[in-house]
Amino acid sequence: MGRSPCCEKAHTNKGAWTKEEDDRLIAYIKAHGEGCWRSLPKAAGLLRCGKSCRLRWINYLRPDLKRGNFTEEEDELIIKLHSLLGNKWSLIAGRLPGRTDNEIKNYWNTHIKRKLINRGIDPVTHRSLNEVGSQSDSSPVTTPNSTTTTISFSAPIKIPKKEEILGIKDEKFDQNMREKWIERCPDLNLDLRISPPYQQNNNTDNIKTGTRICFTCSLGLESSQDCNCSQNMVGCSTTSNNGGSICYDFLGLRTNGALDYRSLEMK
DNA sequence: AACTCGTACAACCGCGCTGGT
DNA sequence: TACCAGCGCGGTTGTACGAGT
Repeated sequence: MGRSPCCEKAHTNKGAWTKEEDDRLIAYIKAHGEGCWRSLPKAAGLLRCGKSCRLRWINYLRPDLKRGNFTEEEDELIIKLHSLLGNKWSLIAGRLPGRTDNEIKNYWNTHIKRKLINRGIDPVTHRSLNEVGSQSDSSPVTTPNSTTTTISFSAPIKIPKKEEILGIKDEKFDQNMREKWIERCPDLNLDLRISPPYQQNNNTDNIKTGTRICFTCSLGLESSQDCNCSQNMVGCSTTSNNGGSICYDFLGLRTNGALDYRSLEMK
């Protein structure tokens, strides 16, 4: 038995919305607010499916929508967010005030994909097109202070062996890890870099005490109007060892694209 | 002027998740 | 615990429109 349809399709309009339908929907939502989309069409006198009403409102009629072209800043933000989140359009849209997931998805498919290809970047993996196919390992990257491992969900991955991690050979451990890895890592198109807690100055204390992180600054957009840093918010450009404002590189976007996954908060 | 093709974007569809019972 | 309704998301399709021939 299949899922019952969301509405009586025989008695609903489809296709482009008319001005009158828009007006009815706007008037109804202004009077009663959003919610209960299933019953909304009938209550508003619309011959539309509830899902269709919701989509029309969210993607087109909402008063807080920012219409018009995407700015260069928005382009770059979308690219950065996509490299972290993959096709999670609603999450990306959540970081772009006034933009909808549908709008961003369309814009990605029509503009940004091509833009990245022109730059020689693969829009799926965000790696150089020259690298794609040749670089598929997840070799640990060692810095003077830490070791990080890049995990690619979108390309063939090399599952680390116990020997490589701890210097101890253990075939059973390796097989077990392979199974868990495959089970836990669906094809999400996320390039996550797992590393020890990001250590810079006193920011572990900041995390403990609940200090907020400025997402805008973390994306390197501290000059943006969306930046609303205050003194107790980390993320700004000033770095200090003696109690001044502290730079916490949220998502690690400013440096090398490394992601401290513990800081990635989903809505 | 008529036709074809490519592009942009609005809208639809199906599925998964979540909360209520 | 199982089931169901409703919602939200991501992928896909449909269509309007402009450019090129």
